[in-house]
Amino acid sequence: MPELPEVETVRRGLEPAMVGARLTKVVQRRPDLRFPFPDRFVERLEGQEVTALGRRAKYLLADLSSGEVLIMHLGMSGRFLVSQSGKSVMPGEFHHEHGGLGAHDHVIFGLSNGATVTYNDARRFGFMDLVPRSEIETCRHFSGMGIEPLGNELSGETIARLFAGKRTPLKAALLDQRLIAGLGNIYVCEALFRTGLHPEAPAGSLATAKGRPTEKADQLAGVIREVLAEAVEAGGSTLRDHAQVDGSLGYFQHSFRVYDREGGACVTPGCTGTVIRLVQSGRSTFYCPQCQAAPQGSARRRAG
DNA sequence: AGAGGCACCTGTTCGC
DNA sequence: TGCGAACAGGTGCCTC
Repeated sequence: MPELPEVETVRRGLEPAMVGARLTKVVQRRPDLRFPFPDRFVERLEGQEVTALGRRAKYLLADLSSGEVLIMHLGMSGRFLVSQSGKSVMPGEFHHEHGGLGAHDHVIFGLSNGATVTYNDARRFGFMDLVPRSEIETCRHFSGMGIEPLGNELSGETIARLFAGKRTPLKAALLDQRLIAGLGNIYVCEALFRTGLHPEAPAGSLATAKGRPTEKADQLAGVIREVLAEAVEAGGSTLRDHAQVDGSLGYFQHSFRVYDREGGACVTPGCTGTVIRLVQSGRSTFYCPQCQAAPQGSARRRAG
């Protein structure tokens, strides 16, 4: 469930349960998720107080009183559930009826305030790591990571600088976490639609020959902020799983204009277009061929 | 450099 | 109803 808005939704849900509480009991039920857990994972966590819970791109960062940071990534199917006194607030969801554990409950945090936080991840593409706070910026997860799309750095100016000269498709450039970190398949499709940009247009077309932002680059920066902010406000998008830590659903999926709407009518007033699905680097892209004009680049010239 | 493909996993949905 | 194929919110590593 994890693009930036879903991770931020999880962060906001976990914050009141975890910050200021001590990890009294940690259960690690397998040696690895996508990667092995770090050495002595449980020992390094138990007894520590969680002093802050932050987010960088799609990563959750729990600061510990030991000076280490617990880094958590949800992969494709990672979910957190908060329950009180060991009882799930959603019996039978992914906890069993008798308060037992589900098949994919991989890590359980027992907290000094009585809350239990369970990490569940069917596909195990998520992972956790422990890194000293002083090494966060340079650690393997964050060195080379792109700008934060809800931060001050995102602007038409920055987009032009990052994309200038690139012939890679806009869709791929926006998904590249080394440039802008936090966007995924859904919000890239939605942002391109709202900006009226074709997903196959070359990324470099958002910069002028002098490297200045085009009008579309400025628009795109605003639209990215807007769509992410709206999604966070809506509690994220719920596709296959709950989005929130109390088991409730996000509802931004009802606001999708193109994502997963192949064959549907374009929502732009007056537009007679139909949403198209195409595959770019192995992933579905949804767009309206009428609102998102075909690129003028060489690829299309060749094809046409 | 950068673009595509596959790999990592399990679960769900769709078509025959 | 069953069964295989395709697909899914991410990313890392390998080719060419």
